[in-house]
Amino acid sequence: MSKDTVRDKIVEAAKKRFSHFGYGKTTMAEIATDCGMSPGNLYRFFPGKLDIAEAIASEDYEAHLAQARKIALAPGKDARDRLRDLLFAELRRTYHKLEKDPRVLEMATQIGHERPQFINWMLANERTILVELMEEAEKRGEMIPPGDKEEIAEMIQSATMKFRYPQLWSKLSLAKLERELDGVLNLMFQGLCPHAGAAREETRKASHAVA
Amino acid sequence: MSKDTVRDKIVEAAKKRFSHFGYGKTTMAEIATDCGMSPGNLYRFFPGKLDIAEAIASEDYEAHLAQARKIALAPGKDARDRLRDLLFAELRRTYHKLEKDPRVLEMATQIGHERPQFINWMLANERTILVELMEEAEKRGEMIPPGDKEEIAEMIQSATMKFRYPQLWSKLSLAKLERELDGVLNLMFQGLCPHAGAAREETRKASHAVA
DNA sequence: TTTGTAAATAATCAACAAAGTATTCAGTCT
DNA sequence: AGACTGAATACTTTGTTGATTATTTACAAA
Repeated sequence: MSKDTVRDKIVEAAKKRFSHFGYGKTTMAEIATDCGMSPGNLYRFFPGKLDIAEAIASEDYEAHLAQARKIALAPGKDARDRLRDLLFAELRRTYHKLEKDPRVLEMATQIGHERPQFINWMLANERTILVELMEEAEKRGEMIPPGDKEEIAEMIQSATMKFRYPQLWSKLSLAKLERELDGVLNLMFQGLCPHAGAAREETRKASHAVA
Repeated sequence: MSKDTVRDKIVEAAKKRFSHFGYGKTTMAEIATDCGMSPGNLYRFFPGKLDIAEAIASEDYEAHLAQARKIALAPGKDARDRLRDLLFAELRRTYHKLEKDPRVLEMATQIGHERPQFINWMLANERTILVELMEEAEKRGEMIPPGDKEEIAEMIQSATMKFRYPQLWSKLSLAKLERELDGVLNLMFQGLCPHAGAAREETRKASHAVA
């Protein structure tokens, strides 16, 4: 995985320290000695400490993105189910990641606070996937909503904001969050649009069981 | 307005101080002398300082609730428009209230942080209004979504969470927030639910694929 | 008994010094 | 020149102290 370059060695060392002792409790000096170099040299590869954390986070995030894209384009499911699977996967992933250890949460809040641009980058990536999902649906001849796809993706993100960084504002259990996300999706699919009717209910349950 | 009881005198004095100097910068002693009494006596009427702030907030909030209810039940508009008006009114109200002076924001964050129950009370009140809106729609013979109304109200709140305490997490302009709220409402009303006829056909395809 | 006081307590805050740490840079080594 | 060092700098955190201030309580007045 690691390309054996100096930069990667730094990232690896930092990853170990951060996950062991937390972001705040590891010093640049420690990372440096772990790499057999002086603190100053780290700055030839990263502008600052937080950028090392960002590199770790984005490395992890890229892997997640690939998986998310797979879910969004999965064959054998209609757009509705793919969207549902995608959002559920993201909810579960972040929930478990932040639940497991407070060290990850510490890094996440740190980055979220000082690097809003990083968050925006992640959101933009996810919007891209949503757009791809819709384009794929179009290609397959499925029904898709009218209008600018990029904008629709933005609105989907707005409506599901609550489920994207769960424990950063709500302290709800995963079960409760899943129930709510399910409800919000139903709202978007059929809830306030009475004509579509009760026929959907059955398929929703079926696809959910599979996911 | 004030019922001229001691309790109300305290609230009035505190309101002046808080809005003048902020919550943090006014002391219980000051409020007490403004009322011509000793600090200790305040505690015969309120459990603590924050409870005075809560009293002020809830007094203000009750007025807002009445207005919100009027919007939710306004004659001459269908349920869709009433819901839109309601959510826009809440967005604008809180936005302007928090934008205007940092002292209100200070109190809001303070209460929100230490008294989650108060926030829950407000959310519950708003859900009640949403339910009333739907019941009114039913009474008028308008189309309303199927299912438990209380639950639907909860889901509407989930989907519009982002717009309820705007500047507590997003730092978006009011214009942007309004644009997004509009988009989310469109999503819920029609966006991901193409025509009824098409929806039926899509259902057929989906169940085929899943099986 | 009810309404209040004011002194006592405890919790929080502000100021400031002391450490500790991120970041920089002048200079060394290859 | 390019890679790196380690001491110097500047920023941030931590710890401490004294003051402020919220809250309690023992007592007094009506």
